[in-house]
Amino acid sequence: MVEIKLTNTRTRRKEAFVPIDPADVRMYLCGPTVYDRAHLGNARPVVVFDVLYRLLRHVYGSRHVTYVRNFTDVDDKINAAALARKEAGDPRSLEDLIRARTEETIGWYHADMDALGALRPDHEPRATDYIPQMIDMIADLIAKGHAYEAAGHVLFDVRSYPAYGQLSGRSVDDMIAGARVEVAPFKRDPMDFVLWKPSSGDLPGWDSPWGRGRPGWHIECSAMSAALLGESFDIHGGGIDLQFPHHENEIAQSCCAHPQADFARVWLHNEMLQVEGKKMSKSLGNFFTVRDLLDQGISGEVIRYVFLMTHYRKPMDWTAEKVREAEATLRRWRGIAGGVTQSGTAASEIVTAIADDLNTPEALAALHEMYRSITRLEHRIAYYEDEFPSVGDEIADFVTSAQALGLLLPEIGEWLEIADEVGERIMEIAIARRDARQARDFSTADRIRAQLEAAGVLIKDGPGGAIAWERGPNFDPDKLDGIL
RNA sequence: GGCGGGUUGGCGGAGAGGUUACGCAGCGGAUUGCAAAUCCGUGAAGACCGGUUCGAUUCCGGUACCCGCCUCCA
Repeated sequence: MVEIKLTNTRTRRKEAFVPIDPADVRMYLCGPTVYDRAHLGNARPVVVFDVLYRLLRHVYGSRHVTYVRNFTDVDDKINAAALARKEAGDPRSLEDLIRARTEETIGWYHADMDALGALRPDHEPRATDYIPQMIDMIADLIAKGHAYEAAGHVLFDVRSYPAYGQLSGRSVDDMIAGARVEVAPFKRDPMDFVLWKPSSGDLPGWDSPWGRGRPGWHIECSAMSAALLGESFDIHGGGIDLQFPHHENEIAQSCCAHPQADFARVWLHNEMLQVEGKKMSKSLGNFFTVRDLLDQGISGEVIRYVFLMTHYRKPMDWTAEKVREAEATLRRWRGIAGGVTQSGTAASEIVTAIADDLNTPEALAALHEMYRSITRLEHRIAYYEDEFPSVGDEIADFVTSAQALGLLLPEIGEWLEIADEVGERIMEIAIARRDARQARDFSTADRIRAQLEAAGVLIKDGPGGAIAWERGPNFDPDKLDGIL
């Protein structure tokens, strides 16, 4: 069996991964707060974890992996978005507006992450469906002396958990020293955080032993992971910015509520995304969503490839140059993968690279080498004809290897596809051009080539009058009319 | 102030204490009516200063610079 190694934030080391139960490997990823379109930074952990999910399924079997990614649908930003609509004159109730907003955002999220070729998790729990579990957990924490009620809030008592700060490598005293937080007067310690807070009448709320209110930010993940994966599970991840306070607080809650359990054994954090060397932010004007890129004609597969070019634990810079490179590479790859339908075997170099702490750049390098060995063979076959065997098996293995990274999947290939009917039409034109070339009527041949290019079809002449073409960046089938 | 990460060839980006990463771009060649595509070949590196070592870009220490988190944030 392939040995998987992962860098565990908790121990700060790369460790061999040993599942609690190989028959049910369990992982949890902190998902989005559903108040708006997913921005590009939201997509990075989704792609990283998709690669991990595919790897685990490959190694342990697809029925032996459980992947949970939550939707946070209770949050002040959601309330604000709904309130803004109400103030803009929307007649619906605030509850309806919130529901509509979260439903809509989840739909967007699914569409955008599907476009990146990310598999849907096995469970996508919504926070609002787990309020009773959160209330139970909070009550349990109070009973165990780790939380207290004050001024209508319930707060976690960080001093009651000596290991607090271990994940992020900081002590409570250090944090207080450098803190820029406003300290609520009812807190016993400045670092105590909210488990439950009161809701006024115009905000969403649920009845609880502490009055009508809503959960704090961190408790949902503790409650949902316990409900769906158990008190101990294998992998928990998210962006490095979640390391503190979110994950630190999750650990405190879960480990105090379930002192006999491990909670998450391995913590994985991806580094942040930059855009042209700078942090993506609205104020710098370099902020954009996944949908913005898709609408610009950058396919989800290209976006995925750009992500995979950088190891997940390094900051990743999104640049136009990388997009160009990724697109050119995928065009070539899809160019040879086209007609192959047989299934292959993922190359061991690829699986080994991914298993080595998700080393996707190395996996891509191995794919480049596979590609080159195939084109080299194809070249020889084309020139010397039957002296070499078919490369069908090699291509099938290449495609299967790429699919281990979530690339070259049929469902994200539409950006290069051409409808059969249109393909026949192009073939007709290309044959006419070949005939003109063979008659040495180069002005006609060049005219046809230029017109095809204008329609976004790139002609690639092969030896001996072989015909090949590719769908270019500005493909427009309407412009094919009247070429002949 | 506290915690953490980074600095590799023109660009992107990995691994490994001693042997070509890989990709893009460039250059030379093949092929081609001409392009494109494709194929073959090829130069180029590891912030700075010390230390360990037969040997370090790779390990250790320091310096400089950059970045992230500490506040909603993937």
